[in-house]
Amino acid sequence: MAKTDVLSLAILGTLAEQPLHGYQIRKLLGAELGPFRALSYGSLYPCLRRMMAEGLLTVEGEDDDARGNSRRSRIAYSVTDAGKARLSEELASASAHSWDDDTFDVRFSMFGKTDHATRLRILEGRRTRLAERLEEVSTSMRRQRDRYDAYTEELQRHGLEQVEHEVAWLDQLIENERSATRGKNQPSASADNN
Amino acid sequence: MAKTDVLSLAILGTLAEQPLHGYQIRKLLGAELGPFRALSYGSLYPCLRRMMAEGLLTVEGEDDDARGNSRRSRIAYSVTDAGKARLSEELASASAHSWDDDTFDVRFSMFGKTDHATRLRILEGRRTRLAERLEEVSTSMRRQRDRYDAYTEELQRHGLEQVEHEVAWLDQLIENERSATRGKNQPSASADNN
DNA sequence: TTCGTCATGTAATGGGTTACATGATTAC
DNA sequence: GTAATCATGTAACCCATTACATGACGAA
Repeated sequence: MAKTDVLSLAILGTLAEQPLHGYQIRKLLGAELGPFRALSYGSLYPCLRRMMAEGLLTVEGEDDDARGNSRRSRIAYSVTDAGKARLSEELASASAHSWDDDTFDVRFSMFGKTDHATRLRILEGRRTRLAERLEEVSTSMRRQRDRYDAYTEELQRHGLEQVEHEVAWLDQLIENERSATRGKNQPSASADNN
Repeated sequence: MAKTDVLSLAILGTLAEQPLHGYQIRKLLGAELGPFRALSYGSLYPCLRRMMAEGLLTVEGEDDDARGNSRRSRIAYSVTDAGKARLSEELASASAHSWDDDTFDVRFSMFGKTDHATRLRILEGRRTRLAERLEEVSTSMRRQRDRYDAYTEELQRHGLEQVEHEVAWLDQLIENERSATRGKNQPSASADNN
């Protein structure tokens, strides 16, 4: 039931570390997924509400954090047990749309909160998806050769290249993850300077 | 007035070549920008209507195209003079949001319909925009070092890499475009096999 | 005759951004 | 004191997808 949307997932992940205010969540998420995707209050606050209603979050009592700040009408949210359960459940599950860009990014950024097997599964799922896309696009390009002008083709070529680049990245990550099997289950996303 | 949205722009470009039905437009655009961005009828047909109302498009009489097809309730749209004017106007103009991904892609795919100067301006605008983004993100990453775990940092690193890759691509295109100044104003988007 | 594709369209729905409204607190 | 930032929230709006409704044509 209740398909958790990407935003909820991201919030769950951010709050897993420590309780935060809506304002802080926004800043963190904005920086995390980059100025790539900002996030408006118009979607954030309503989402927090929904999650409260679902029992995934609670508001903390307004305890200070010793930095000598005073308290206003600020609300620190934290994840309930139900929320934690939902998070791991959602990370582990691999539904059809799980490999879309946004979803993958959010999941990936939470790798530190999962186990080796889940990480591997997510990486491989994404890799498969991209490989499919690659296949589709290049077949389509071959089929439609000369139906587009040089610039459009160049654009397609570049798009393909970007996807290929991501596939290579994933391969590297998968290899790292695999070789870590014998070692520890620790985050080892260094990958030199490839 | 009337800020032309990306979809209208894309339609204008597609129809510049030849008159097409809504159905065909969708197929072409879907293949052009890839299965990356499909396009639903729910947005296409209303948009065609709007464009008709604005006088940018007309419907052709149902002449056959000699492939022996019969005619149903199919509507072939083509661009009016006003539409053509709008297209070049819009290609030439460089408003603030012109360098967003979608907009750039659409503009780029229409390079064959513009002149050298416009192409160069669009490429350089996009390059500048990406360079800014690059700068922002890497500063933000340096500033926030250790505020994110290894995986999140890896994700950011990869994002950065993708943008860098696109910048390199643009540089190549700009160079090609520049060196073509002495030659002809022809599309020369070959770029070997970089 | 039935299935796939061509072909057009609308209504419901969903999700998000923008703009607005409000106010406390901190740094200068 | 005043500007910037912290902080929360709502309402209006925009725009796109999804699902639906309809139907002709070509090929198996």
